[in-house]
Formats: sequence, structure tokens, C-alpha cells
Amino acid sequence: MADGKTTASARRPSGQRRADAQRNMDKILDAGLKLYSSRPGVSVAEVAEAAGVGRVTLYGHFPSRTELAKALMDRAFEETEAAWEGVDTSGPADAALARVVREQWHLMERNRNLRDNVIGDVSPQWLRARHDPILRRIEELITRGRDDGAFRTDLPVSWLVTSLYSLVHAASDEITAGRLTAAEAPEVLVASLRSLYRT
Amino acid sequence: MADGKTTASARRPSGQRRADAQRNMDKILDAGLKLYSSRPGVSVAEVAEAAGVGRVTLYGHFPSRTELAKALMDRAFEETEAAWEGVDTSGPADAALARVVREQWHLMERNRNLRDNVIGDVSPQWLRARHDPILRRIEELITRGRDDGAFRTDLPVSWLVTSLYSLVHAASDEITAGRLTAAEAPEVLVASLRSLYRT
DNA sequence: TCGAACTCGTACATGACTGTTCGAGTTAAG
DNA sequence: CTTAACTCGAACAGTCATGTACGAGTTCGA
Repeated sequence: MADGKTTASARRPSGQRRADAQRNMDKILDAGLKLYSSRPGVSVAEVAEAAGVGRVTLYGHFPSRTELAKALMDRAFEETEAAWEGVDTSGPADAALARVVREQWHLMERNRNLRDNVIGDVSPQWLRARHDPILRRIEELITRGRDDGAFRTDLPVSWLVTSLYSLVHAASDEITAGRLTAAEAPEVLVASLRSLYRT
Repeated sequence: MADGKTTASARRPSGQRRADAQRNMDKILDAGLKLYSSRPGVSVAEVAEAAGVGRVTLYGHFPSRTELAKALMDRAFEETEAAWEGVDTSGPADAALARVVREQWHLMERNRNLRDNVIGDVSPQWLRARHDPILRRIEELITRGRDDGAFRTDLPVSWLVTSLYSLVHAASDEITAGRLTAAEAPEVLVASLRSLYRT
């Protein structure tokens, strides 16, 4: 997780962060996640206020708006990676995919919004590099389904991956617009993907 | 088209705009369309420069950033409405939908990008009100297909409409990413929608 | 050709955001 | 309990965008 030279600035010589500092970092990341994943153009001041923390304190932990955004994405990606561990991807690919969608779709949706709203704060390359591992897991699952004859082969794998994300995003919009309930959404998604992917 | 009390500010008493003024408005709208549909956060200064026009001149025609954005959307919507007239929507719904997609998909894509990038400049209500008529045309076509037994009825019509737009957007992203060519895109789209919509 | 319409650059007032500095107060940790 | 880590507000400098005002020049239109 993360890396040695993370986003945090000052550390104590021991290498440990003080407890209250860690707590504040968490509060900032929580607030940032909520704001950033809901709308673009969030300001550092807003995040600080939502976190119940002074703006200067925030800058003490995240030296720039960009670093904050990166930390946000990092945490979201880690969370997603961790969530994958909990999903059973064995057995028939179509059933496995349905399980993945049902259990992870709102995580995928949040990441997508986050991703959309930090564009301009971090470089596309950075974003792509971080997102790639997650994309590849889905890609592998789909490829397996194609090899097994469960999924269609007349369209590029990359297209199937992209349309999955696209429909997840669409489902989230439909919920926001009140045209779909949170309960219906995963079922609609699974049904749509089943049609879209089948041979 | 448009309406009586358009975005333009000064008019001659005759009600006619001078030829050079009209020309500049067009240049501004052209440049604005290009910029706005390619990325968010475009500034008025950028549009003016891209149009080869002074910033003050732009403000002379469009009193505010918001009005400029509205004019942009208005023109795009009018263009789309006009394009509908040229498409044959008679006959079997599935074939008609394929024709619509093939002939209009890049117009739909551009409007979608435009729409995404003016969020924050115009109210969601305004946007929705203008976009609704276009949405309704697709909705009607899909509804007809359902009544004819050509399209599935186990998912909401609104969802079918939304996923159409969503996949169009996805296809455009794939082209940008170099994973799909402009020639392949409409075919991939039609094939996907056929699977997604069929009973 | 004459006047009104139009354009242009420059300049100004205003506001929002970013990132930094300072000093004084608070809190965790050993 | 003592020190170093941390937090806070206030204030500052720098940048960038919006929208307005002015005055002088250019161009259309009748």
C-alpha cells in the first residue's frame, strides 16, 4: 500500500506520525473523497472546512492540491484492490462477472466519479498508471469468458471493458435522476451486461 | 431559429445585425464549440483568442460566460434537431435505430461532451429542458420497438435511452484512446445496441 | 460619403483560489 | 512534566478569470 515517500510532509524522526495528525489526515481524505466524488472544481478550502480542519493544517499534510488529489485516488484504488480479494471470481465467467458487478458496482462508480473530477489536478499518465491494474483484472475475467465460449468475440475486449464502466456510470446517473432505485440498479446492470456480452 | 430575445446585446434599430458582427458571432460560436466540446474549464479569453476576436468584442455579443454557453448549446441542439429530419425513422424499429446511430452518433457524442463541459455554467434545469425534446425522439423510437416486439421490455425505457448515450460516449472515448478507429466505432456501437436491446 | 455600428487594446475593479509565513496556543508522547 | 509535534487564524503575495469603461480606429450600409 502507498509507498515510502508518501504525500505527507513532516514526520517525526522516529518515522511515526502523531496520533492526532493521522486522525486529521483521515478526516481530510474522508471529506475530500465525499466532495471530489460528487462534483468537480472542489477547492482546498472546501475540503479543509468539510474536514473540520484549518486550511493550513491541510497544507501541512498535503503540500499541494495535486498531492491531495493523488492521495485520494491512491486510497480509492487501494480500497478497490482490497475489495477484489473478497470476491469469488472462480467458476463460469458469466456468473463470476455478475458477482463482481453486484458486489463492486458502487465502488466502481465512486472511482469513476472521482477520476472524472480530478482530471486537471493530476496528469492523465499518472491516472492511467494507477487505474490500469484494476482494469486488467476485469480484462482478464472477460478474456477468460471469451476463451470458454461464454462471451462474444466479435468485439474487442477493450470495448467490453469500457462499456462495463460506461454502463456502471450510467446506472449511477439514473439513480441520481430518480429513474432507478439503488436496489434495481445492480439487477438492471447485470441483465444489460449479460445481453451485451453473450455470444 | 433561436428566439426573439437571444443572447446578442446590441442590435441596430432595424433589428438587423451588421454583416461583420454576424460573422464574428459565428466565428466565436465555432471556436467555442471546438474548445468547449473538447475540455472543461474553458475561459472566455481562450474562446475569443481562438475565434480571432478581441475579448471585448465577445462580451459585446454575449454578455456573460453563461450566455455564451447557452448560445453554444442552443446552436448544437438546433443542429441536432435539423439532422433528425434527414434520417428515415420509418420501418422496423431496430433497423431505424441502426440508421439513426450510424448517421448521428458523432453529433450525439459532441453534444454529450458539450453538455458535460458546460455544467457549472448553465443551470441543470435549463440544460434538461433543452435536451428533453431530443431525448424524447429516441424514447419514442425505442417505445415503438417495444410495442412491435423488436426490443426488450424487461428494462425501463429510460434505461435503454441512457445506455445508448452512455455507449456513444464510451465509443468516443475509445477513439480518443486509439483503441477504436472512427470507422469501426459506429459498427461496434450498432452491434452492441442490437444485443442490448433485443428481446 | 456620412453616420452609426462595430472592433480593438488597454486598463480597472472585483473576487476566488493557491501556497507560504508567522506566532501563539494545544496536544500527544516518552 | 517537558519537549517536540501539531494545529490554528490571520495575513500576504501571486495568479487568473470575470465583467466593465473608455477612446480611438475601422467597416458596413444606405
